[in-house]
Amino acid sequence: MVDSGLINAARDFNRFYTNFLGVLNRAYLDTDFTLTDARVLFEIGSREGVSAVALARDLQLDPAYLSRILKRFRANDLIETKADPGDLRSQIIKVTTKGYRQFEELGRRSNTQIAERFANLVDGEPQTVVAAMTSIRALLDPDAEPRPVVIRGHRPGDIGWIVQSQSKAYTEEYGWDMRFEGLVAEVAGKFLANFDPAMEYCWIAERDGINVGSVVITNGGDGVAKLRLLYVDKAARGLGLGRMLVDECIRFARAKQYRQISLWTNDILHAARGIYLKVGFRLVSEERHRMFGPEENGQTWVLDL
Amino acid sequence: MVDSGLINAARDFNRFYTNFLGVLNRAYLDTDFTLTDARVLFEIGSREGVSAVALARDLQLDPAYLSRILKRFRANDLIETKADPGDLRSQIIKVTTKGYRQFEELGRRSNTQIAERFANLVDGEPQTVVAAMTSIRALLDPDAEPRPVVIRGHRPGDIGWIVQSQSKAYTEEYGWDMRFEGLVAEVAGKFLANFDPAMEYCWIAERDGINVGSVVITNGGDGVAKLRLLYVDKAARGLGLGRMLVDECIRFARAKQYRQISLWTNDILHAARGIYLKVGFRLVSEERHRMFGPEENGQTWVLDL
DNA sequence: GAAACTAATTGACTCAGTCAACTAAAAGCA
DNA sequence: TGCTTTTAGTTGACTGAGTCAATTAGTTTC
Repeated sequence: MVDSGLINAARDFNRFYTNFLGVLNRAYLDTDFTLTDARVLFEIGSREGVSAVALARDLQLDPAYLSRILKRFRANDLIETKADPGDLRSQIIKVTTKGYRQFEELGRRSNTQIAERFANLVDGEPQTVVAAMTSIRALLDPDAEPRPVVIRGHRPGDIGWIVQSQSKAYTEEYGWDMRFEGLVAEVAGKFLANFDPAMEYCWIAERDGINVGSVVITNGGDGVAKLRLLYVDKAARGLGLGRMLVDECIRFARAKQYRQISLWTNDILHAARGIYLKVGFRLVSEERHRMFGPEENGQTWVLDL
Repeated sequence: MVDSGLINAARDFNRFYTNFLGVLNRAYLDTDFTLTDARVLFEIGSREGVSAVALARDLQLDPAYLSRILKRFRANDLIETKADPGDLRSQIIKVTTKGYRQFEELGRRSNTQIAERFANLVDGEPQTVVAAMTSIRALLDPDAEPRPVVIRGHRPGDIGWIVQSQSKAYTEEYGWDMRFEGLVAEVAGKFLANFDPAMEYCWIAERDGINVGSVVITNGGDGVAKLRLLYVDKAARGLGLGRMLVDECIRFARAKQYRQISLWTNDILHAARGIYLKVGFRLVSEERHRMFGPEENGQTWVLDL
């Protein structure tokens, strides 16, 4: 039996969120769409070629009711339907150009509502909210798909994120002290201050608008690219993200005619070391140090391109 | 502007949760209560003696509709109402014994539904879900009580947060470019790398475990304390937080026998300038520069202690 | 090739929720 | 003080979102 305190808290949240969604759904008040209409159109718009049964099942709608909604949409030229050649009873539903515009308009309204709610929050809080939502969904939604990760160049604030997340993670996981954060901040700061877009780059891995990984290539001179600040957040480990980031670096370094990539790491970072080995880096030197508190094995690795 | 990835993720969650709540609310299907009825009865049952307006406001119901629901409840002997002696227009609504039994019955059904959902989860997961729910609610519920701000020393990750939040804010608000983030990261990194706990300090203002403000005192030598990186997040402005942080600095500098506090800022940062003036800083020099893109007026202020 | 099942539609209905108008008490105002 | 404006609650009149049962037509089963 599950703890009743938990259940009460969940009920409490559900009550609150019922209200909250009620407010958000006001967005449709001055359109000729009901919430149900909007849900249906959204589903059709984002899943080209669904069938009515699938819609009814996923949105938990009465088939009769849905049929009427679809009929109206068809009359208003928002959707087109044709029989599924594989099963002539079933139909393939698609939005028309007009329907797509409407779909986008509804999306815009919905976005505005949420943006308004988020606008009252401190920087970082929207990320917290979304992270919490994601974690709820991952556990309560049996068909939650893994969310896609995008890798992109850095934007304002990202360098600060790198400093923050790395120092937090490594102090927690390995007991390093604040000198580590100082080092990261200085490295990151110098990277930005002297940033040379022609030869240097910073990749940020992002999921649902939340940063989950990073890596940086800086110009070490003499045809040597320095790979720095490789990091993958705990919540996104096991997806091969570290490998993808390192691959980006190698591709970039080759394209920029570097002859070698060099990096400094600590052997305690096993996952990273595994990646470096796999892509062909070789260990060239090693030294024990206490730069961040506990004694560690600092290592220099290079990859000839 | 809030990141669109975040907004999409939130919309996604809302769509999912609309469905989820829809399923949960099936609990009332075989009772003679609608979801609205249940919400009303729940609210009356848990807040002895509410008025109809309060109910209508909190549950976002039409007063006419609510009035009819209450009438029905009264007829079914679920509630009793009497005029509020303090305001004869208003009524005090209470559940009867029968109403309370019904209230409990609905609660039980609702609990069962949630318990069923939780039953599919591994141990520890329900706790995660509830923690996530609580954190969403704390941030999105406007009626959640105002959350206290605490000012404390820095911890791992805080310096990165300073870099991130300041650079994000100033690029958005004043169009400064990434060299600003670079400068902040270097200043912050040096502060940490050479941190002298006897003469230096970093204050972080925190609300609900989330950072909302910062300031740093570093030793400039010669009896001069440098005040740096003063920042208050947008959503926490107007609480006098900036002033509190500066006061902390002054108190600290006095205690450490500094003879002067000096700081560099830009006149475009009006709120900060207002604080410096108010606590007695005086402007000693000024120069135009383009360090961060747009032309700005850099200013040096000092306060003799 | 008949029986059982599924996708979609239509007819017929109902009741949850809305809007406007009204009463009565309270609050504001000069 | 009396006048106007606002607020709490109620009622009449309505509508349209959503439900249920029955029907058609295609598909699967054995």
